[in-house]
Amino acid sequence: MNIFEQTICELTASVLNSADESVTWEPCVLNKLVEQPPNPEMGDYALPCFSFAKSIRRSPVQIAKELAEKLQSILSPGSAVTGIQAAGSYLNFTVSAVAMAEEVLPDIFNGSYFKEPSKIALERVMIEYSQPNTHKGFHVGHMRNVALGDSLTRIYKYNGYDVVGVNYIGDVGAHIAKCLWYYRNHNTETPPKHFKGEWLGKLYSLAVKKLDDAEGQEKIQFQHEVSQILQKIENKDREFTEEWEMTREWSMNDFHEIYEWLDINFDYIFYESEVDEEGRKIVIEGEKNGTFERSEGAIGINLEAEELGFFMLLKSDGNTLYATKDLALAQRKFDKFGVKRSVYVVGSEQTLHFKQVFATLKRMGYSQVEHCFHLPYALVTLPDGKMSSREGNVILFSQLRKEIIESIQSVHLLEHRMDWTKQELEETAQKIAVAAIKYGMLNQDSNKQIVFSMKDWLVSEGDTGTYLVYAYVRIRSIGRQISCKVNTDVDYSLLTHPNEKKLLRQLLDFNRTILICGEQYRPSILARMLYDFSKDFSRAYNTCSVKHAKNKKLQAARLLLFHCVAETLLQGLHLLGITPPERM
RNA sequence: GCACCAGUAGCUCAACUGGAUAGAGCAACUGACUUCUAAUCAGUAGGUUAUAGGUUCAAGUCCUAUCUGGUGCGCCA
Repeated sequence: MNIFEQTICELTASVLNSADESVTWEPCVLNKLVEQPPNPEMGDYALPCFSFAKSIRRSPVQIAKELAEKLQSILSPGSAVTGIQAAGSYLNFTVSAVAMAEEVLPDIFNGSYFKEPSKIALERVMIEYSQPNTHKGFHVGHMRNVALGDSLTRIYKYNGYDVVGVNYIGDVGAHIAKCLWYYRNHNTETPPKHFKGEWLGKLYSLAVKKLDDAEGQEKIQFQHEVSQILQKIENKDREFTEEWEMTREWSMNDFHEIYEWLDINFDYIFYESEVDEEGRKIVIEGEKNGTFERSEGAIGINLEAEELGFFMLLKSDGNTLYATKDLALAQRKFDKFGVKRSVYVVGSEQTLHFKQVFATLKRMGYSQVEHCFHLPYALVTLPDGKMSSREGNVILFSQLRKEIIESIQSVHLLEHRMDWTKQELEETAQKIAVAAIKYGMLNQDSNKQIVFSMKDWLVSEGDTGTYLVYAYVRIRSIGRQISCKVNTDVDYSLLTHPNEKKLLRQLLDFNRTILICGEQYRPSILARMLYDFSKDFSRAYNTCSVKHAKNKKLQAARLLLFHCVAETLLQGLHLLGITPPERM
């Protein structure tokens, strides 16, 4: 509740309570009803009167009218609330722009506004995301996960949580055996110098193809060879372990390079290979004490009571499954990291799996499971269907990155190539590309499918990440051209333009929006808000010139406002994982 | 077959979780560059919110059924 909502709710509550003593309205209850009118001319805050109708026993329209009259009569002349009007069943309040400006601009200028949410120290939250498999290419579908998880991590940190952002690398399993089988027996190429992991991904899909295409005796032979490799890796055969470690490193190098380019930092990295044994022990122990049961040679848990069927935990050959490892991983998160809340950013195709994992953990006695949350997101698909590393029909992340960079450089940065350093040109292209990619992944709700088409990602107009960083750059450019320094000793009453007021309102609501984003696990709300904010700025930029302001006083006030817009935009972009360039 | 997710302008998406006249971007059309960098702005046009019922002061939003697309459903991850 900000100062204006507080005033509105307290005033209204006092009038309501004096009119009818049978019911007491608390200001905080009223605050939950407060909305924003559909257009700014109607007012800044709206209070629907439907819920008062029951106790007052009059129509909402009548109540709104009466409340408006009474409120107007008790309004003090110097109040921040300058207007109260009834409009149908709504009560609309207008707040003066000066009061808004005085409330928010100084705090943004000195930076305290952005530290406000983190003042309350909240519980430890672990956010697990990315989870790429080694020996497979990192494709654009993986990017959606990374953008979501990273943004969520930043939002939770901003909101005051003790966040541990973690990665969980899939470095064991049959896909690796297949890849190494092909690498040893059929590969003729020498590994490239760069993107060796991507190259392994190519070998993997070739391996799958070769295995699928083989027939008769040859097929049996191939399958035997692959399973032998899998066994040798599991038995820690020295020769194969070395090869596994070497190729795993190739993939990890690829991943690290991508994360660095994207400015993604994990606090901790788990590997499937390190929870493999732990998982097996948990399951075997669980079977002994009766939590789990043996069925058709395998071990699992009957979750019929939860309507989740039978959940397999260990294969009949004694080998571990994804589920096996997830149990061990969860145990580590709870026991070693003391996690109170645990978020899994994983594709929606695994919704059932996580319901089963959580139900199993609950049966094992982990009460923390109440605070485990699977954040699902829909797939990034190709126009002709699902992307699959197995089949090799993927758009690699490196390809998207390359094409976006080339597009930015050739279409827009060409004009600067004579007067900017090579380094600035490259860094600028990189920052814009990151903005375009991350914003593109975050600006729509995570449960909506994205059909990937390269040409859509090369667009730099309209509702794009480029638009947001462009807005930021415009403001910074103003600052460079005005000789006076930004300061808060300005006449706030000069910011009277509707476009200026819209910006003030955005600034006022910024922290609350981020709080909602976190609690709802939806960075898309932030992305959308920042787009609207940038749009409001662009309008103000075209109507409220700083350079050509009528006088120095107005110039100073606008300079402060736009400076605060830039600072807020910077914070918001940062929470999406985006760092804008200073010029472009 | 069962379960989950989605269906809103020609296309891609919003709609503060049940509230006022359903909003943006792209594409189309009209207008604004000796500029605070046009990667922008102003405007026009575009809708029976998949369909049919229901719940209530109020439904794109909740309930039921149907249709369409996607994703899962015991030895993959």
